[in-house]
Amino acid sequence: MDSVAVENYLKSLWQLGPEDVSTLELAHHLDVSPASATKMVKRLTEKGLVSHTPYRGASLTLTGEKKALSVVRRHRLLETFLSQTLKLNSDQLHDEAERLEHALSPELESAISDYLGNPVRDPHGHLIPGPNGEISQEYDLALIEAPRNVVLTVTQVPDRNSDMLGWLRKKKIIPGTKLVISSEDKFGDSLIINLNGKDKKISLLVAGQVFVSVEENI
Amino acid sequence: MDSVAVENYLKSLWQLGPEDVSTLELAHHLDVSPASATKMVKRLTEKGLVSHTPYRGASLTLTGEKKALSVVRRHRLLETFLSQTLKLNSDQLHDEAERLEHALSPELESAISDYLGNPVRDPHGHLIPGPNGEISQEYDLALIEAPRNVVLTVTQVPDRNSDMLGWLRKKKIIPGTKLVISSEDKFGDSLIINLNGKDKKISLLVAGQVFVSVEENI
DNA sequence: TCATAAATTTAGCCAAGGCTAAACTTTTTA
DNA sequence: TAAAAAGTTTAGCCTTGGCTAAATTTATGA
Repeated sequence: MDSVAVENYLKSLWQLGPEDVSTLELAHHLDVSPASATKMVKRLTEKGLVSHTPYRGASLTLTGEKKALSVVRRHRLLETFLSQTLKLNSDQLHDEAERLEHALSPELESAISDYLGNPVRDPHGHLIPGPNGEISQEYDLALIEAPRNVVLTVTQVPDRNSDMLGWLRKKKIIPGTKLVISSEDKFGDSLIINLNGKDKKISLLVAGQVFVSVEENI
Repeated sequence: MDSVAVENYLKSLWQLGPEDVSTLELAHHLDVSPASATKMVKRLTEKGLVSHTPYRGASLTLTGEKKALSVVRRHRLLETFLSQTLKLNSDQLHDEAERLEHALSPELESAISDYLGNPVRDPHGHLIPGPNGEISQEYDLALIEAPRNVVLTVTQVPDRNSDMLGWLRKKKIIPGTKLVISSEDKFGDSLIINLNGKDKKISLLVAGQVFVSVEENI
Protein backbone atom coordinates (compact mmCIF):
# COMPACT_ATOMS: atom_id res chain seq x y z
CA MET A 1 0.00 0.00 0.00
CA ASP A 2 1.21 3.45 -0.89
CA SER A 3 1.40 6.12 1.78
CA VAL A 4 -0.89 9.14 1.83
CA ALA A 5 2.03 11.31 0.68
CA VAL A 6 2.86 9.06 -2.26
CA GLU A 7 -0.78 8.93 -3.35
CA ASN A 8 -1.01 12.72 -3.21
CA TYR A 9 2.12 13.20 -5.31
CA LEU A 10 0.81 10.78 -7.93
CA LYS A 11 -2.57 12.47 -8.00
CA SER A 12 -1.02 15.92 -8.38
CA LEU A 13 1.22 14.76 -11.21
CA TRP A 14 -1.85 13.38 -12.94
CA GLN A 15 -3.84 16.55 -12.43
CA LEU A 16 -1.01 18.79 -13.65
CA GLY A 17 0.07 16.45 -16.48
CA PRO A 18 0.22 14.78 -18.84
CA GLU A 19 3.25 16.83 -19.95
CA ASP A 20 6.30 17.08 -17.70
CA VAL A 21 5.46 18.90 -14.48
CA SER A 22 8.07 21.28 -13.06
CA THR A 23 9.30 20.82 -9.52
CA LEU A 24 8.06 24.27 -8.57
CA GLU A 25 4.56 23.70 -9.90
CA LEU A 26 4.33 20.34 -8.15
CA ALA A 27 5.62 21.83 -4.89
CA HIS A 28 3.10 24.67 -5.01
CA HIS A 29 0.25 22.30 -5.78
CA LEU A 30 1.09 20.14 -2.77
CA ASP A 31 2.11 23.04 -0.54
CA VAL A 32 5.58 21.68 0.19
CA SER A 33 9.04 23.10 -0.46
CA PRO A 34 10.67 22.52 -3.87
CA ALA A 35 13.39 20.51 -2.13
CA SER A 36 10.82 18.13 -0.67
CA ALA A 37 9.23 17.69 -4.06
CA THR A 38 12.59 16.90 -5.65
CA LYS A 39 13.30 14.29 -3.03
CA MET A 40 9.95 12.59 -3.41
CA VAL A 41 10.13 12.65 -7.21
CA LYS A 42 13.44 10.87 -6.93
CA ARG A 43 11.90 8.22 -4.69
CA LEU A 44 8.94 7.74 -7.02
CA THR A 45 11.34 7.42 -9.95
CA GLU A 46 13.22 4.65 -8.13
CA LYS A 47 9.90 2.89 -7.56
CA GLY A 48 9.14 3.07 -11.27
CA LEU A 49 6.08 5.28 -10.84
CA VAL A 50 7.52 8.47 -12.29
CA SER A 51 9.95 9.33 -15.04
CA HIS A 52 12.11 12.32 -14.25
CA THR A 53 14.55 14.34 -16.35
CA PRO A 54 16.65 16.43 -13.94
CA TYR A 55 16.04 20.17 -14.32
CA ARG A 56 13.26 19.42 -16.83
CA GLY A 57 10.31 17.94 -14.99
CA ALA A 58 8.53 14.74 -14.08
CA SER A 59 5.64 12.73 -15.47
CA LEU A 60 3.89 9.51 -14.55
CA THR A 61 4.89 6.14 -15.96
CA LEU A 62 2.09 3.77 -16.99
CA THR A 63 2.24 2.12 -13.55
CA GLY A 64 2.21 5.51 -11.85
CA GLU A 65 -0.73 6.69 -13.92
CA LYS A 66 -2.72 3.60 -13.03
CA LYS A 67 -2.16 4.26 -9.33
CA ALA A 68 -3.03 7.94 -9.79
CA LEU A 69 -6.26 7.01 -11.54
CA SER A 70 -7.12 4.70 -8.67
CA VAL A 71 -6.85 7.65 -6.27
CA VAL A 72 -8.93 9.81 -8.59
CA ARG A 73 -11.54 7.05 -8.82
CA ARG A 74 -11.79 6.80 -5.04
CA HIS A 75 -12.00 10.57 -4.72
CA ARG A 76 -14.79 10.93 -7.25
CA LEU A 77 -16.75 7.95 -5.96
CA LEU A 78 -16.57 9.42 -2.47
CA GLU A 79 -17.76 12.82 -3.66
CA THR A 80 -20.66 11.17 -5.39
CA PHE A 81 -21.48 8.96 -2.42
CA LEU A 82 -21.31 11.75 0.16
CA SER A 83 -23.29 14.09 -2.06
CA GLN A 84 -26.07 11.52 -2.54
CA THR A 85 -26.34 10.29 1.03
CA LEU A 86 -25.49 13.31 3.16
CA LYS A 87 -26.37 16.21 0.87
CA LEU A 88 -23.24 18.03 2.04
CA ASN A 89 -22.35 21.54 0.99
CA SER A 90 -20.66 21.19 -2.38
CA ASP A 91 -17.63 23.17 -1.19
CA GLN A 92 -17.03 20.65 1.60
CA LEU A 93 -17.41 17.61 -0.63
CA HIS A 94 -13.98 17.99 -2.13
CA ASP A 95 -12.18 18.45 1.19
CA GLU A 96 -13.82 15.45 2.81
CA ALA A 97 -13.13 13.20 -0.16
CA GLU A 98 -9.53 14.42 -0.14
CA ARG A 99 -9.05 12.95 3.34
CA LEU A 100 -11.11 9.79 2.99
CA GLU A 101 -9.79 8.71 -0.41
CA HIS A 102 -6.61 7.31 1.16
CA ALA A 103 -8.48 5.11 3.63
CA LEU A 104 -10.81 3.38 1.16
CA SER A 105 -10.25 -0.37 0.75
CA PRO A 106 -10.88 -2.00 -2.63
CA GLU A 107 -13.89 -3.77 -1.09
CA LEU A 108 -15.48 -0.57 0.17
CA GLU A 109 -14.66 1.17 -3.10
CA SER A 110 -16.56 -1.45 -5.04
CA ALA A 111 -19.43 -1.55 -2.54
CA ILE A 112 -19.84 2.22 -2.93
CA SER A 113 -19.63 1.99 -6.70
CA ASP A 114 -22.31 -0.73 -6.74
CA TYR A 115 -24.51 1.25 -4.37
CA LEU A 116 -24.32 4.23 -6.73
CA GLY A 117 -25.02 2.08 -9.81
CA ASN A 118 -21.42 2.31 -11.05
CA PRO A 119 -21.63 5.96 -12.06
CA VAL A 120 -19.47 7.48 -14.82
CA ARG A 121 -19.44 11.09 -13.60
CA ASP A 122 -19.16 12.71 -10.17
CA PRO A 123 -21.34 15.64 -9.03
CA HIS A 124 -18.99 18.12 -10.71
CA GLY A 125 -19.38 16.25 -13.98
CA HIS A 126 -15.88 14.81 -13.87
CA LEU A 127 -15.37 11.37 -15.33
CA ILE A 128 -14.84 8.57 -12.80
CA PRO A 129 -12.07 6.16 -13.90
CA GLY A 130 -13.00 2.47 -13.90
CA PRO A 131 -11.64 -0.01 -11.35
CA ASN A 132 -8.66 -0.74 -13.61
CA GLY A 133 -7.94 2.85 -14.55
CA GLU A 134 -10.00 2.94 -17.73
CA ILE A 135 -11.26 6.44 -18.41
CA SER A 136 -13.64 6.92 -21.30
CA GLN A 137 -12.38 9.24 -23.98
CA GLU A 138 -13.04 12.84 -23.16
CA TYR A 139 -15.34 14.57 -25.62
CA ASP A 140 -15.99 17.66 -23.52
CA LEU A 141 -14.57 21.02 -24.59
CA ALA A 142 -13.29 23.86 -22.42
CA LEU A 143 -15.68 26.78 -22.68
CA ILE A 144 -12.89 28.86 -24.28
CA GLU A 145 -12.61 26.47 -27.22
CA ALA A 146 -16.30 25.83 -27.69
CA PRO A 147 -18.14 26.99 -30.81
CA ARG A 148 -20.08 30.28 -30.66
CA ASN A 149 -23.83 30.74 -31.06
CA VAL A 150 -24.57 27.09 -30.41
CA VAL A 151 -26.39 25.62 -27.41
CA LEU A 152 -23.87 24.05 -25.03
CA THR A 153 -24.44 21.91 -21.95
CA VAL A 154 -22.15 22.35 -18.97
CA THR A 155 -20.60 18.99 -18.10
CA GLN A 156 -17.73 19.81 -15.75
CA VAL A 157 -16.93 22.53 -13.24
CA PRO A 158 -13.68 22.73 -11.24
CA ASP A 159 -13.59 20.93 -7.91
CA ARG A 160 -10.45 22.30 -6.35
CA ASN A 161 -10.99 26.05 -6.31
CA SER A 162 -14.00 26.37 -4.09
CA ASP A 163 -14.15 30.18 -4.51
CA MET A 164 -14.68 29.71 -8.19
CA LEU A 165 -17.10 26.89 -7.56
CA GLY A 166 -19.23 29.07 -5.30
CA TRP A 167 -19.19 31.90 -7.81
CA LEU A 168 -20.28 29.55 -10.58
CA ARG A 169 -23.05 28.13 -8.46
CA LYS A 170 -24.33 31.63 -7.77
CA LYS A 171 -24.42 32.27 -11.52
CA LYS A 172 -26.30 28.95 -11.92
CA ILE A 173 -23.45 27.43 -13.90
CA ILE A 174 -23.47 23.79 -12.81
CA PRO A 175 -23.39 20.47 -14.66
CA GLY A 176 -26.51 20.32 -16.83
CA THR A 177 -26.86 24.08 -17.35
CA LYS A 178 -27.50 25.01 -20.99
CA LEU A 179 -25.93 28.16 -22.42
CA VAL A 180 -24.76 29.88 -25.60
CA ILE A 181 -21.55 31.87 -26.11
CA SER A 182 -22.81 35.04 -27.77
CA SER A 183 -19.61 37.06 -28.05
CA GLU A 184 -16.18 37.85 -26.77
CA ASP A 185 -15.39 40.92 -24.68
CA LYS A 186 -13.72 43.67 -26.71
CA PHE A 187 -10.41 43.34 -24.88
CA GLY A 188 -10.48 39.60 -25.29
CA ASP A 189 -10.21 38.80 -21.58
CA SER A 190 -13.70 37.40 -21.16
CA LEU A 191 -16.64 35.74 -22.86
CA ILE A 192 -20.25 36.87 -22.94
CA ILE A 193 -22.58 33.93 -22.50
CA ASN A 194 -26.34 33.77 -22.65
CA LEU A 195 -28.06 31.69 -20.02
CA ASN A 196 -31.83 31.56 -19.70
CA GLY A 197 -32.07 34.71 -21.81
CA LYS A 198 -29.65 36.68 -19.65
CA ASP A 199 -26.17 37.78 -20.73
CA LYS A 200 -23.30 37.09 -18.34
CA LYS A 201 -19.59 37.86 -18.54
CA ILE A 202 -17.12 35.09 -17.74
CA SER A 203 -13.38 35.66 -17.52
CA LEU A 204 -11.17 33.49 -19.66
CA LEU A 205 -9.61 32.15 -16.47
CA VAL A 206 -12.93 30.69 -15.45
CA ALA A 207 -13.88 29.73 -18.99
CA GLY A 208 -10.81 27.51 -19.18
CA GLN A 209 -12.00 25.49 -16.19
CA VAL A 210 -15.60 24.94 -17.26
CA PHE A 211 -16.25 22.15 -19.73
CA VAL A 212 -19.24 21.78 -22.03
CA SER A 213 -20.58 19.43 -24.63
CA VAL A 214 -22.29 20.54 -27.81
CA GLU A 215 -26.02 20.02 -27.55
CA GLU A 216 -27.01 17.35 -30.07
CA ASN A 217 -30.73 17.98 -30.32
CA ILE A 218 -31.03 21.72 -30.72
CA MET B 1 -4.55 17.04 14.95
CA ASP B 2 -3.32 13.77 16.40
CA SER B 3 -1.66 11.25 14.12
CA VAL B 4 -3.22 7.92 13.24
CA ALA B 5 -0.71 6.18 15.54
CA VAL B 6 -1.52 8.44 18.50
CA GLU B 7 -5.25 7.95 18.00
CA ASN B 8 -4.81 4.20 17.90
CA TYR B 9 -2.76 4.11 21.11
CA LEU B 10 -5.39 6.21 22.88
CA LYS B 11 -8.20 4.01 21.62
CA SER B 12 -6.42 0.84 22.72
CA LEU B 13 -5.73 2.23 26.17
CA TRP B 14 -9.43 3.06 26.47
CA GLN B 15 -10.51 -0.38 25.29
CA LEU B 16 -8.11 -2.19 27.63
CA GLY B 17 -8.67 0.18 30.56
CA PRO B 18 -9.75 1.78 32.74
CA GLU B 19 -7.14 0.18 35.03
CA ASP B 20 -3.44 0.48 34.24
CA VAL B 21 -2.60 -1.33 31.01
CA SER B 22 0.70 -3.19 30.86
CA THR B 23 3.17 -2.43 28.10
CA LEU B 24 2.98 -5.99 26.82
CA GLU B 25 -0.79 -6.02 26.59
CA LEU B 26 -0.82 -2.68 24.81
CA ALA B 27 1.90 -3.81 22.41
CA HIS B 28 0.03 -7.03 21.58
CA HIS B 29 -3.21 -5.16 21.06
CA LEU B 30 -1.58 -2.78 18.58
CA ASP B 31 0.71 -5.40 17.04
CA VAL B 32 3.91 -3.48 17.74
CA SER B 33 6.99 -4.37 19.81
CA PRO B 34 6.97 -3.67 23.55
CA ALA B 35 9.82 -1.20 23.02
CA SER B 36 7.72 0.80 20.56
CA ALA B 37 4.83 0.87 23.00
CA THR B 38 7.09 2.10 25.79
CA LYS B 39 8.39 4.89 23.60
CA MET B 40 4.94 6.02 22.54
CA VAL B 41 3.57 5.85 26.08
CA LYS B 42 6.39 8.15 27.11
CA ARG B 43 5.50 10.60 24.36
CA LEU B 44 1.82 10.52 25.27
CA THR B 45 2.72 11.10 28.91
CA GLU B 46 4.72 14.20 27.92
CA LYS B 47 1.69 15.43 25.98
CA GLY B 48 -0.48 15.00 29.07
CA LEU B 49 -2.71 12.36 27.51
CA VAL B 50 -1.50 9.38 29.52
CA SER B 51 -0.29 8.81 33.03
CA HIS B 52 2.45 6.22 33.31
CA THR B 53 4.09 4.51 36.27
CA PRO B 54 7.28 2.84 35.02
CA TYR B 55 7.17 -0.97 35.23
CA ARG B 56 3.52 -0.71 36.36
CA GLY B 57 1.41 0.37 33.43
CA ALA B 58 -0.34 3.28 31.77
CA SER B 59 -3.82 4.77 31.78
CA LEU B 60 -5.53 7.71 30.15
CA THR B 61 -5.73 11.15 31.72
CA LEU B 62 -9.03 13.01 31.43
CA THR B 63 -7.76 14.78 28.31
CA GLY B 64 -6.56 11.50 26.87
CA GLU B 65 -9.86 9.80 27.58
CA LYS B 66 -11.77 12.57 25.86
CA LYS B 67 -9.67 12.13 22.74
CA ALA B 68 -10.05 8.35 22.93
CA LEU B 69 -13.82 8.69 23.16
CA SER B 70 -13.79 10.94 20.13
CA VAL B 71 -12.10 8.16 18.14
CA VAL B 72 -14.58 5.61 19.51
CA ARG B 73 -17.46 7.90 18.54
CA ARG B 74 -16.19 8.25 14.98
CA HIS B 75 -15.64 4.50 14.74
CA ARG B 76 -19.13 3.62 15.91
CA LEU B 77 -20.84 6.30 13.84
CA LEU B 78 -19.02 5.00 10.77
CA GLU B 79 -20.03 1.40 11.49
CA THR B 80 -23.62 2.52 11.84
CA PHE B 81 -23.50 4.67 8.71
CA LEU B 82 -21.85 2.03 6.54
CA SER B 83 -24.16 -0.66 7.82
CA GLN B 84 -27.26 1.40 7.03
CA THR B 85 -26.25 2.68 3.62
CA LEU B 86 -24.14 -0.07 2.12
CA LYS B 87 -25.39 -3.14 3.94
CA LEU B 88 -21.82 -4.39 4.22
CA ASN B 89 -20.87 -7.77 5.65
CA SER B 90 -20.78 -7.28 9.41
CA ASP B 91 -17.25 -8.68 9.64
CA GLN B 92 -16.00 -6.01 7.23
CA LEU B 93 -17.73 -3.15 9.02
CA HIS B 94 -15.20 -3.03 11.80
CA ASP B 95 -12.15 -3.08 9.52
CA GLU B 96 -13.44 -0.34 7.27
CA ALA B 97 -14.40 1.90 10.19
CA GLU B 98 -10.95 1.26 11.67
CA ARG B 99 -9.35 2.91 8.66
CA LEU B 100 -11.84 5.70 8.03
CA GLU B 101 -12.21 6.85 11.64
CA HIS B 102 -8.93 8.79 11.45
CA ALA B 103 -9.95 10.74 8.36
CA LEU B 104 -13.33 12.00 9.59
CA SER B 105 -13.58 15.77 10.06
CA PRO B 106 -15.78 17.17 12.83
CA GLU B 107 -18.16 18.47 10.15
CA LEU B 108 -18.56 15.11 8.45
CA GLU B 109 -18.88 13.41 11.84
CA SER B 110 -21.78 15.62 12.76
CA ALA B 111 -23.37 15.35 9.30
CA ILE B 112 -23.30 11.56 9.62
CA SER B 113 -24.68 11.69 13.14
CA ASP B 114 -27.54 13.95 12.00
CA TYR B 115 -28.24 11.73 9.00
CA LEU B 116 -28.57 8.74 11.34
CA GLY B 117 -30.76 10.63 13.78
CA ASN B 118 -28.01 10.94 16.39
CA PRO B 119 -28.02 7.26 17.35
CA VAL B 120 -26.97 6.01 20.79
CA ARG B 121 -25.87 2.49 19.82
CA ASP B 122 -23.97 1.06 16.84
CA PRO B 123 -25.01 -2.14 15.01
CA HIS B 124 -23.17 -4.27 17.61
CA GLY B 125 -25.15 -2.59 20.37
CA HIS B 126 -22.18 -0.61 21.64
CA LEU B 127 -22.87 2.81 23.06
CA ILE B 128 -21.81 5.75 20.88
CA PRO B 129 -20.16 8.52 22.94
CA GLY B 130 -21.57 12.01 22.41
CA PRO B 131 -19.70 14.77 20.57
CA ASN B 132 -18.05 15.90 23.81
CA GLY B 133 -17.22 12.43 25.08
CA GLU B 134 -20.35 11.92 27.15
CA ILE B 135 -21.21 8.24 27.40
CA SER B 136 -24.46 7.32 29.03
CA GLN B 137 -24.09 5.14 32.08
CA GLU B 138 -23.77 1.50 31.21
CA TYR B 139 -26.58 -0.64 32.53
CA ASP B 140 -25.79 -3.70 30.49
CA LEU B 141 -24.41 -6.83 32.18
CA ALA B 142 -21.91 -9.33 30.83
CA LEU B 143 -23.70 -12.63 30.20
CA ILE B 144 -21.51 -14.27 32.87
CA GLU B 145 -22.86 -11.99 35.57
CA ALA B 146 -26.48 -11.95 34.47
CA PRO B 147 -29.20 -13.52 36.60
CA ARG B 148 -30.36 -17.06 35.77
CA ASN B 149 -33.82 -18.12 34.62
CA VAL B 150 -34.82 -14.63 33.58
CA VAL B 151 -35.45 -13.38 30.06
CA LEU B 152 -32.47 -11.35 28.87
CA THR B 153 -32.05 -9.24 25.75
CA VAL B 154 -28.70 -9.20 23.99
CA THR B 155 -27.49 -5.60 23.71
CA GLN B 156 -23.82 -5.86 22.76
CA VAL B 157 -21.62 -8.32 20.91
CA PRO B 158 -17.85 -7.93 20.42
CA ASP B 159 -16.73 -6.05 17.34
CA ARG B 160 -13.02 -6.83 17.24
CA ASN B 161 -12.89 -10.60 17.15
CA SER B 162 -14.61 -11.37 13.89
CA ASP B 163 -14.32 -15.15 14.38
CA MET B 164 -16.39 -14.87 17.52
CA LEU B 165 -18.76 -12.48 15.84
CA GLY B 166 -19.39 -14.88 12.99
CA TRP B 167 -19.93 -17.76 15.38
CA LEU B 168 -22.43 -15.71 17.38
CA ARG B 169 -24.28 -14.68 14.25
CA LYS B 170 -24.56 -18.31 13.21
CA LYS B 171 -26.08 -19.08 16.61
CA LYS B 172 -28.46 -16.12 16.10
CA ILE B 173 -26.99 -14.24 19.02
CA ILE B 174 -27.12 -10.62 17.87
CA PRO B 175 -28.34 -7.40 19.48
CA GLY B 176 -32.06 -7.81 20.16
CA THR B 177 -31.97 -11.58 20.65
CA LYS B 178 -33.91 -12.74 23.73
CA LEU B 179 -32.56 -15.63 25.79
CA VAL B 180 -32.54 -17.26 29.22
CA ILE B 181 -29.57 -18.70 31.09
CA SER B 182 -30.85 -22.07 32.18
CA SER B 183 -27.79 -23.59 33.85
CA GLU B 184 -24.05 -23.77 34.13
CA ASP B 185 -21.98 -26.59 32.67
CA LYS B 186 -20.85 -29.08 35.31
CA PHE B 187 -17.16 -28.16 34.98
CA GLY B 188 -18.02 -24.50 35.15
CA ASP B 189 -16.39 -23.54 31.88
CA SER B 190 -19.57 -22.72 30.01
CA LEU B 191 -23.18 -21.63 30.28
CA ILE B 192 -26.29 -23.31 28.91
CA ILE B 193 -28.67 -20.80 27.44
CA ASN B 194 -32.13 -21.26 26.02
CA LEU B 195 -32.93 -19.39 22.85
CA ASN B 196 -36.20 -19.88 21.00
CA GLY B 197 -36.76 -23.08 22.95
CA LYS B 198 -33.38 -24.55 22.03
CA ASP B 199 -30.53 -25.13 24.48
CA LYS B 200 -27.09 -23.88 23.47
CA LYS B 201 -23.72 -24.05 25.18
CA ILE B 202 -21.62 -20.90 25.40
CA SER B 203 -18.08 -20.83 26.73
CA LEU B 204 -17.32 -18.41 29.53
CA LEU B 205 -14.82 -16.73 27.21
CA VAL B 206 -17.63 -15.78 24.87
CA ALA B 207 -20.09 -15.10 27.68
CA GLY B 208 -17.75 -12.43 29.03
CA GLN B 209 -17.94 -10.53 25.76
CA VAL B 210 -21.70 -10.63 25.23
CA PHE B 211 -23.76 -8.06 27.10
CA VAL B 212 -27.43 -8.25 27.95
CA SER B 213 -30.08 -6.22 29.68
CA VAL B 214 -32.74 -7.72 31.91
CA GLU B 215 -36.07 -7.79 30.12
CA GLU B 216 -38.42 -5.37 31.86
CA ASN B 217 -41.75 -6.57 30.55
CA ILE B 218 -41.60 -10.31 30.92
C1' DT C 1 27.67 36.73 -24.79
C1' DC C 2 27.90 37.15 -20.29
C1' DA C 3 26.04 38.42 -15.81
C1' DT C 4 22.18 37.93 -13.13
C1' DA C 5 17.90 35.84 -11.94
C1' DA C 6 15.17 31.89 -11.47
C1' DA C 7 14.62 27.14 -10.91
C1' DT C 8 16.42 22.87 -9.32
C1' DT C 9 19.09 19.84 -6.80
C1' DT C 10 22.15 18.43 -2.97
C1' DA C 11 23.48 18.29 1.75
C1' DG C 12 22.31 18.04 6.14
C1' DC C 13 19.00 18.51 9.79
C1' DC C 14 14.59 17.08 12.38
C1' DA C 15 10.45 14.39 14.29
C1' DA C 16 7.53 10.39 14.20
C1' DG C 17 7.15 5.77 14.72
C1' DG C 18 8.80 1.52 13.79
C1' DC C 19 12.65 -2.21 14.96
C1' DT C 20 16.43 -5.28 17.64
C1' DA C 21 19.68 -6.03 21.27
C1' DA C 22 21.06 -5.18 25.74
C1' DA C 23 20.19 -3.62 30.43
C1' DC C 24 17.34 -3.35 34.17
C1' DT C 25 13.07 -4.48 37.33
C1' DT C 26 9.73 -7.35 38.98
C1' DT C 27 7.76 -11.79 39.60
C1' DT C 28 7.96 -16.56 40.03
C1' DT C 29 9.70 -20.74 41.46
C1' DA C 30 12.82 -24.12 43.13
C1' DT D 1 15.58 -16.58 49.63
C1' DA D 2 18.19 -16.73 45.68
C1' DA D 3 18.21 -17.84 40.85
C1' DA D 4 15.61 -17.93 36.70
C1' DA D 5 11.96 -16.18 33.98
C1' DA D 6 9.12 -12.65 32.48
C1' DG D 7 8.23 -8.03 31.65
C1' DT D 8 9.92 -3.29 30.90
C1' DT D 9 12.93 0.17 29.57
C1' DT D 10 16.99 2.15 27.29
C1' DA D 11 20.14 2.67 23.56
C1' DG D 12 20.82 2.91 19.07
C1' DC D 13 19.44 2.19 14.38
C1' DC D 14 16.20 2.74 10.21
C1' DT D 15 12.69 4.90 6.89
C1' DT D 16 9.50 8.47 5.62
C1' DG D 17 8.64 12.97 4.58
C1' DG D 18 9.13 17.37 5.96
C1' DC D 19 12.49 21.69 6.36
C1' DT D 20 16.52 25.36 5.32
C1' DA D 21 20.81 26.71 3.32
C1' DA D 22 24.05 26.19 -0.14
C1' DA D 23 25.45 24.60 -4.68
C1' DT D 24 24.34 23.90 -9.28
C1' DT D 25 21.99 24.37 -13.66
C1' DT D 26 19.10 26.79 -16.88
C1' DA D 27 16.98 30.93 -18.59
C1' DT D 28 16.93 35.86 -19.36
C1' DG D 29 18.11 40.32 -20.72
C1' DA D 30 21.45 44.06 -21.16
